[in-house]
Formats: sequence, C-alpha cells, structure tokens
Amino acid sequence: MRHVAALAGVGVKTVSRVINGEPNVSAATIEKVNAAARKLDYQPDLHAGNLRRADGRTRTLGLLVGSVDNPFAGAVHRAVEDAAADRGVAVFASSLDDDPAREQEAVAAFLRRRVDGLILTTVSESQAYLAPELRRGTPVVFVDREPAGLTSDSVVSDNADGAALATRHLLEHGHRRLAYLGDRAGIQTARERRRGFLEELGRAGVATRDLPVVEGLHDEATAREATLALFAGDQPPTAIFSSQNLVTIGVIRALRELGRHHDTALVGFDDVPLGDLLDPGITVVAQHPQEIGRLAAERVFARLDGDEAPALRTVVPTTLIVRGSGELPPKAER
Amino acid sequence: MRHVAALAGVGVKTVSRVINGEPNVSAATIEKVNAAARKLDYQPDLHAGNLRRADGRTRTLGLLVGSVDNPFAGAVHRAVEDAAADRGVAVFASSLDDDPAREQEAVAAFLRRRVDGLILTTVSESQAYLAPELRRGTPVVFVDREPAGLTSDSVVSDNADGAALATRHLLEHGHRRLAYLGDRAGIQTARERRRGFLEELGRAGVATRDLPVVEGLHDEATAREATLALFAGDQPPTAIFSSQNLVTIGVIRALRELGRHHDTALVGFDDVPLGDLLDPGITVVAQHPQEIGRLAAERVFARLDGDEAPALRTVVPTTLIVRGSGELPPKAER
DNA sequence: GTGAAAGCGCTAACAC
DNA sequence: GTGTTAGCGCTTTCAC
Repeated sequence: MRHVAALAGVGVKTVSRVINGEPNVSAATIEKVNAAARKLDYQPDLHAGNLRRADGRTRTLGLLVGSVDNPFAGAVHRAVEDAAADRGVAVFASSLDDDPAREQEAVAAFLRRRVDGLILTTVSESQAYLAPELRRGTPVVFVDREPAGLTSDSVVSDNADGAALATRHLLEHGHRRLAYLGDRAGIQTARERRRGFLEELGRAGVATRDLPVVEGLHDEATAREATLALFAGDQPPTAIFSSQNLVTIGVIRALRELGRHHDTALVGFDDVPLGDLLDPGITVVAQHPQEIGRLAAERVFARLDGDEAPALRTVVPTTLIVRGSGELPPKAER
Repeated sequence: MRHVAALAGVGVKTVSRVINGEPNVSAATIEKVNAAARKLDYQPDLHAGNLRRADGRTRTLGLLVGSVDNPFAGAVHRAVEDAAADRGVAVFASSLDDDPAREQEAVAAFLRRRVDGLILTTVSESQAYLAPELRRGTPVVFVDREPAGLTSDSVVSDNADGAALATRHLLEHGHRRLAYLGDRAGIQTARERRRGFLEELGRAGVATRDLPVVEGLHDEATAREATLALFAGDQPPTAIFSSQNLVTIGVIRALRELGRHHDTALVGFDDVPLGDLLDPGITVVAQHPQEIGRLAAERVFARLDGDEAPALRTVVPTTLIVRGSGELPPKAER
C-alpha cells in the first residue's frame, strides 16, 4: 500500500479511501491510485485491515459438515456459498467425520482465523465450549443436528416426523415385520429417527419388542453387512427403514445380492442420488439440504446484521417421495 | 494476549512463546500462561501473527472447483482437505459454475485473504492474470483443466485417452453410428474428450462427417433434451459417448423415457453415483478425483516446502469400468 | 529464561 | 479533498 501511495504520489490514507470506495476523493486521484495499484498488482490485505477496522469483520464463514464428499453436505455447502458470495464472504469448509476431536479442531481452526460466523454440524456430547465465543458475539448456527449444553440458532429436518412418515407408509402397505437400520445412537438425528420409527409403530399397535433395531451403521459397508445378517436370521423383515443415505445404499446392495429387492420394501431417510432410476425406484423421506443451507446462512447473516432475538430453531419439513421400493407388499409368509 | 500476559504476570512475548511452543520458557511459566489463557478463553489471532511472522504463512488454501455440489468436486475437495488438515491448513472452497467472472472473483477473494496456495479449476480464456502472484511465490496448481497463458503445476485426467478408450470400447462392440454429447467447446477438457472421440473413430476408419457431435451441454436438462432431439431425427445413433457425469445422467433419463436404454449403448466419461445399480449398469471411463485432489495438494505443499522444479503436469489415468450399458450390441437396422 | 521496543499492512481519528 | 499519527494483535530483534 505504501508503494502504491508513493507511485500515485498520494498518502496511504488516500489509497485506503480509494480501495474501500470511501467518499471525498477527487475523480482524478481515484484514477491515479487505481493506475498505480494495477501497475503494482496490488491486492489489499483483508486481514491487516480487519485488525484495525471498527466492525472487525473478516468476511469469512466457517462451515463444518459431515463430509464435503457427501451429497447432503454438498447441497448445504452450495447453498451457504451462494448466500455468502452475494455478500463478498468466503467460506471455510471442513469435514466432521463424526469425530468429536475433529469437531473441536475444526472449530478452533475457524476461530483462530476469526471467522464472522459458524455453521456447524456437530457430534461431540456438548457444545458448551462455544459459550464464550457466542458471548463474544460470533453467531453460531447448528445445521442438521441441534446443539447440546448450549442454546443457539439451529436449522434441522423434522427427523422424528419424517421417520414416522416413512414408517406409516410401510404400515399402510401392510407390513408388520419392519426393521430399523440406523446410525450410532450417539448421534442426535439418529436417535430422533429411531424414536419416530418406534413411536409410529406404537401408535399403530405393533409390538416392537421383536423387531430388529440395528444401530451403529455409518457407511455402505456396515449397512450391507447388517442387512445380510438380518436375512441370515430365521425371521427376516418384510420392510426396512434405513435412517441415512449411505445406509440406504448399503441396504440396496445387500437386497440385490440376496435377490430380495423386489419383495422387501424399503424406505430411506434422506434422498439417494439417482434413486428414481433404480429398479425399483427408491422411496425416500427426502430432506432439503439446499433449503437447510440457505436458512442457516440467512440466520448467520441476520445475526451479523444485528438480530438479537432469542435462539431460533428452524425445522425444515421432510417430503415423502414415492418411487416403488416403499410400496412393495409384504412377501407372503412361507 | 495483553490480558493473558497481565493475568499470568508475564510479558506478552512470553505468552507468544508459550502459544507457539517456543523453547526457553520454564515449565512453571508455561503452566501459568496456559491457565490464564484458558481462563480468558483466549484464541490467538492467526492473521495478526502472520502480519509480522517471517514466513508469512496463513496456513490457508484456496480451492476452486466446478461446484461444491458435484460428486467429482466433492471427492477432490475431500482429498485436499485431508492433506491440508494434516498440516493444520484450512481450506476455502468456492464454486466456479463455469463462469469466468466467478473465477476472477473467487481468486481475488482468496488472494485478499492471503492464502498460501491455490488449487484451481478454471474456465476463463487465460490465467495470465495470475502471473504476478506466481512470481510472488504463491503456488498455483490447476486441477481437472490445464491453464492457458501461464505455466504452472497441473493435475489432470488423460481426457483424450479416456475418450478414445470409451470410443474404442463402443467400436469393439460393433457400433458405427456413434454420437458425442458433450460440454461447451470453450472448456478445455471438453475439447480434449471430443478430440479423443473423433481421433479414435478416425483410426478405426469410421467417417465422422455424419455423426452427431452435440456440444454446449452442461447439465442434466440440456443433455436430456439433446438426446431426445437425437432420437427424433431419422438416423438415431446406436451408441452414445457422453463426456461428463451430469450429461451422462441426462442421457440416461432420455433413453429411459424413450424406452431405448436396453438397445442404445452408452459410455460416460466420469463416474456416475450408483452407476453399478442401474439397469443396465452404466459403463464409464472413471476419473479418480480423490487421487487428483491428493496429488494437487501434494504439489502445493511441495512448492511451499521449497520445491523449485519446473512446472509439473501430472496426468492421472482413467479407468474403463464395464457395467453393461457400454456392451449393448447395435440394434439391428430396420 | 524473560521483557521492551519496533514494526507487519492497514484503518480510525483528527488535523489541515 | 487529503495527509499525519496512533494503534489493531501479534512476532521480531535485541537487551538483560
């Protein structure tokens, strides 16, 4: 900046004014400064400016998702990015991998870089460690999962409702031997989905005691194996509710291997890529990750713009998408 | 930091030493400082430190991909993140959307934030604008597409070879009426893939004059329409080579609608999610985005670690994955 | 083993 | 309209 000022024959403050589009600079001076900046390939240092700037904004957001490689996370990320780009805000993205240590490291990395706001998917038992940061005024919005030990904005799917919707759908198609295949019970959304599943069965008067409730599945491989094991038993289910996109894919693979994909009903929670092109089409309770990301970004920016309202919990409804796999009737008992 | 120093009863420099794990501090002092830092929820400001620090490293990378919502980009991103996280480096991720303006803005946003390195997918005609930055010592690695008007490291798939491989596969299965459905010719990889397609046909002695070469497709919708149009003509192809994952999906949808998915061969460039579970399975020339991301990160960090070798062009081979759609024989002429 | 002073690139406050 | 000075939070240099 000093070099630009020298080359343009003005003071550094004038360069600063031009760079930031502040008023009270003559057109001729603006042109001189811009010419000098161009000649020197000058790029202002945002961080240096922020050190002194009144609002202290870095125009940077930290986003933590399950994995940047997951379609759900990709859609959330994209929506956040679009909202941020409109405001000249850049986005740090990190993957959580359902690892509490990674959560803490990622958040610390964001905070050391003085992000203006945080959009987080979390997995550790408590997010109380964020309290000081929240007091400091950094907006924190939780996506997909709600925080524990701390109150802040969140944007989540209606997990229990969606799971109940899926379950009711299977019940309506005559199934009574349903199986639940889901993620670790340590994960809040997994608990909610299991609760929705069991409660809906309870409302329908179906005894849940003997129904298989398999937890701890987190990827295709474990879900596939769990499904195979289920069918190796003497009372395989006639319908499966899978609580997560990767689990759903694992179930599909297993059912195909067993040749049971046309006689075992399946409803998945969260949409599956190309789910409509499979045979049968995969009936899912779809979430709306794009909408979740959009609303989360909206919350962060509202807070940055001075919204002081109490923490807001935004629930994004899920949608049942009927495609075939959820409408298969129970296989006749042998 | 001043507050921490005051509370611990030491000078700021001592706090700095403790934070950065520098030697020559007594164990007792370290403990005092850490206790004070914890009490005050002190988070060091990385940017402030970098202003003065000798190496000037922000421990931050800028990554520009097609769209963070695309599976290819997600895999690249994930690999870059994993390599970066090992080194305590955070990653800014932005979407290009094949928009030259967005490219420039994203890069400028990265540079204003003083990223240590850049991993870029580009679309503008020339990246010469990066020359000053490159001279300044910022490593720039191009992924997926090679730069123009500038020489720097790149990590790309063997686009022409992969396209030729796909084409040869279709020829070997007896097809002569092949169609090419691809992205805008303005995109370097699209040009390469078209070249590979046409050259392979030339080597096989197949006249390419009358074969449909449709370009300018960039999403499912346009690819679907182009495919439908192809079959509305009087000489529909017996085989299709689609040059990109979204285009492949659009083609699949159109073929299904037409009921032609079992008599029109299809090989796609770049893998398609669940491509093995469709009927027929989708034969593709798979790229290795994870590997591309890993190698790109490796390049950036090698440069940061002082590698001064001439610009390196790394080619990641593609792999033909046979699943059914590419092995369909030509439909008997009517 | 520790601290004081200067300065990184910029903006705030105020002078002219 | 424009420049000067101080200082943001930290690291460097150098003294003790």
